[in-house]
Amino acid sequence: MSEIFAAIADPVRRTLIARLHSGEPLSLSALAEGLPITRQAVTKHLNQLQKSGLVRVEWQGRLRLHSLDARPMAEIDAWLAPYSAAWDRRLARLKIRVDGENNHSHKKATMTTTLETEP
Amino acid sequence: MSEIFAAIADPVRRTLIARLHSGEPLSLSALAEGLPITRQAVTKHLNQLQKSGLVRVEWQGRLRLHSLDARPMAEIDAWLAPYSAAWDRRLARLKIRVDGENNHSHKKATMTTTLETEP
DNA sequence: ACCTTAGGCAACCCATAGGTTGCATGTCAA
DNA sequence: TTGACATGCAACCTATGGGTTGCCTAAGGT
Repeated sequence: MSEIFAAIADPVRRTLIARLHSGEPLSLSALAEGLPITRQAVTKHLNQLQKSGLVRVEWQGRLRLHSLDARPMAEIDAWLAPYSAAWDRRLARLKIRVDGENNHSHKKATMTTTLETEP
Repeated sequence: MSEIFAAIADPVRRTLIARLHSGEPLSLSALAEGLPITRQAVTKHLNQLQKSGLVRVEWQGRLRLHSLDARPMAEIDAWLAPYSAAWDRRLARLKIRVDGENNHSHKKATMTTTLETEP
């Protein structure tokens, strides 16, 4: 389902996701550390994340290790897409070039994305 | 704040947003039509959308006209960005090319996005 | 063998999100 | 002017989300 939208709606869960990103699997206590809520509450959040597919759980001894699988976020990304011209100025310009009013011919336009390492 | 995440978390609100997209401003009754909930409930949803900045309201006689301003969604888009390599295969490949292991030199890589009219 | 640490489970609490019903008000059209 | 339509407002209901406390079990380290 699209419980994915609800999954990222909570600020605690978003920080959990952030902690899981970039890094090795984290245990429950590791994840709960520093948060202003109890370990049990964190468990509930992690269970929700697991149900939504964003978190995979794997046991190692008495450690419950959590790792992030961001792929379900694709659904949100896809949902945003139709609206994205509203804030992505490059995409907006591209769109204007494509569905300009004056002619009805088939048109294409391209833009380029560059990724580079930190200096 | 980022009540924007909560704003799009509800399925009813997402359909309201979809109806407001592509089109003229819609009145409350127009928006409520067909939905399985009362007009009053729809009002509450629209008020939340307004508070989050996604919907602008303007009166015309006895009509409360609503229009979409998708720009606040940029916050969600920005939040997704760090994770997007997980589902965007093109971006993932690009990332691999940029931070490959063998050399630590400064690197750039580009990809192209094409937009075209429907055939 | 013992204590400490990691975690599960269940009961409970409270605020609020999402919904309803009922009624009042203003505007438009005939 | 009268009736129909568009909306607001307030009270109320209920489920549930997010949190807690308390206790229990299983691994590990020493």
